[in-house]
Amino acid sequence: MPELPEVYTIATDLNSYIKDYVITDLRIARGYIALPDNDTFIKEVKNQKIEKVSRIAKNILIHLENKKIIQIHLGMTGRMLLRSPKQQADKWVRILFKLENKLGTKILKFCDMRTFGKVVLLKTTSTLKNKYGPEPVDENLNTERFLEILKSKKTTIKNALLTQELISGVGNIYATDALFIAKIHPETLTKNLSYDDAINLLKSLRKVLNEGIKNRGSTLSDKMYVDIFGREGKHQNFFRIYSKNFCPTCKSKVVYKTINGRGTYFCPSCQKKK
DNA sequence: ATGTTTGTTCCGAT
DNA sequence: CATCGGAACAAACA
Repeated sequence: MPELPEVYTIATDLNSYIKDYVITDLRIARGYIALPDNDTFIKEVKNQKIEKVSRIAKNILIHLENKKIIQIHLGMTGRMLLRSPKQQADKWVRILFKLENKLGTKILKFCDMRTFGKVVLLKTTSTLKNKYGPEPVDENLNTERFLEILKSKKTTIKNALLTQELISGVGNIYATDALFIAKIHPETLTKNLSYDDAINLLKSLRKVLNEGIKNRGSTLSDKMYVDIFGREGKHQNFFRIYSKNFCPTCKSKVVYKTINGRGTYFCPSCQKKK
């Protein structure tokens, strides 16, 4: 489910609400495998204090006092839920963490319906840092570099935006809306992008991602994304063209088409292919 | 029943 | 050997 705004919301809230708690116990659901393996994971995580929670691309990183890091990728249907000790049964719980400090006890649940997500114990974040391209929200990313990265692959702009090794944090929804705002056809080959296209697209990406953050993410009709308190996001109320039938600008019928395996909405009138 | 779904990885073709 | 596109992973819903 989660793209940069959703993961940002979860990681930021976790940092505020579970920092300085100690993971006094943890349970891994039958059949679920944390990496590198469950025994190692439990041994290294148990009784560790949480120093902070951060984020790289779509990964949540829980930093422990022993300098190990829990990497959590939510895949399509992952959730992190922070509950009180005696609260409701949640669906698809894969790992349950018991957190304690002077203030009391909390339960943190990693849930994942389709299990495309993963939980990995890392020694360092360096491999992760090197794997991803810059995020559009990174102020150090300039138009020249952005365009150069996009043109380094022979593919469509839609596909390039979803390739995390090139540009990270962007997923299908925000890519779709950013291309609409920038008036770029999603099947435009990156080699055909102009400098002006790059200016508009980078600006549009920053706009939709920052709006998404401000609105605490997007929750679709399946309600799969919720924040750590189980609350829905609000950005779905501000989608430009994703899931729409008619263009908000010119009222044309929106085209829905699978591009590089992902459902894509675009306005054939406002987004001409080059 | 068939076609969808916020993501990533890996395999086969070129 | 490098690159790219698409299948596969799995579960729920319309």
